[in-house]
Amino acid sequence: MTTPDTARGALDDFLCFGVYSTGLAFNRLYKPLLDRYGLTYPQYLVMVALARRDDQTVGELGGQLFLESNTLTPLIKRLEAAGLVTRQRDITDERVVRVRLTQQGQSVAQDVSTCVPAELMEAVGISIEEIAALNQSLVTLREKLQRAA
Amino acid sequence: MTTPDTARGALDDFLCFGVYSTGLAFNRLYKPLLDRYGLTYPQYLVMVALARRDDQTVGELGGQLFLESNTLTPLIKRLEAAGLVTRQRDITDERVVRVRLTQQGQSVAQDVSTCVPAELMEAVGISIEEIAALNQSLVTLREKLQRAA
DNA sequence: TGCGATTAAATCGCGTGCGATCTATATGTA
DNA sequence: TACATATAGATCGCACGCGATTTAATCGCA
Repeated sequence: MTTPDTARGALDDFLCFGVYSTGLAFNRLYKPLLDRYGLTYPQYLVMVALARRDDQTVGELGGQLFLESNTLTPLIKRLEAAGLVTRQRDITDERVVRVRLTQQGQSVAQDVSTCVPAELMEAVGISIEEIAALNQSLVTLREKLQRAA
Repeated sequence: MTTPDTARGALDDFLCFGVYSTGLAFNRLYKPLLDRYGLTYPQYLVMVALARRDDQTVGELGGQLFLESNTLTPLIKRLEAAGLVTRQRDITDERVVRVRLTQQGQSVAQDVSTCVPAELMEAVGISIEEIAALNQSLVTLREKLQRAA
């Protein structure tokens, strides 16, 4: 009755693969929801970050998303092209680019901030407590991985 | 003493982001290790899968990695170009492509299968028990997400 | 004040992921 | 056998993620 190695789960003894494959599954779940707003998953994260605190620099957004400007700059330019944010050089420090939600962006950010989270996870079949515990373990793991790298 | 929203962790109340950002951290940890073999992380997964069971079809590999041929075909062609695998149409069903490790590929697969796993995680500061528990939670979550999608 | 060092963002190239489509082969049913 | 259907891979375009480099602005210190 042992499942053969070729079936689902052949790599499931690797924690890195658990994280990797669950990330794929999350993305596939979110995609149809975010498609309605024309957003990709990392774009959605930027919108949520700006909904919580508007007028952030590229570097500040990168600090929260763990991404560099080489990834964020083109991503934010796409949000700008979609009319959701504005990009503007800081007056006092011309090296810095400040990102702000447009009116339309605020509306979208509010929508996506509420459409996705706890209710969806409940529907998936996980309790708030399980979510919190698992997430806490992941954040702790992430910090250890960062420290090791 | 509450951490401001702009600091690290502003998105840390989302489980999806915990998975996403931990995936980034894992990739950054693995990259210098895999660079020595000229492998990317998903290429590494294919090599591990083939080390466990050689001579698999593209579809079988996709079933284990949760990827489709549109991702795997070019990836495997790069492994072939690197001399690590061979690609060959199945004689009895010409639609199927079988992937096999070359001699060099077997050597690399054996190396990477052992260089990365438990010891590294121990060095990161997590016990085998914690790894197993967290991984089990992730696999269960992944299955629920797949069912919901 | 001047000039090297630092910093923030942008640019470029490559390798994924993935939706959409295409090709080729195999299957099933009349 | 013949033809519609199904299946396995392959191809294409786009958006990340990231190493490496570049550009522009600021800082630091003599």
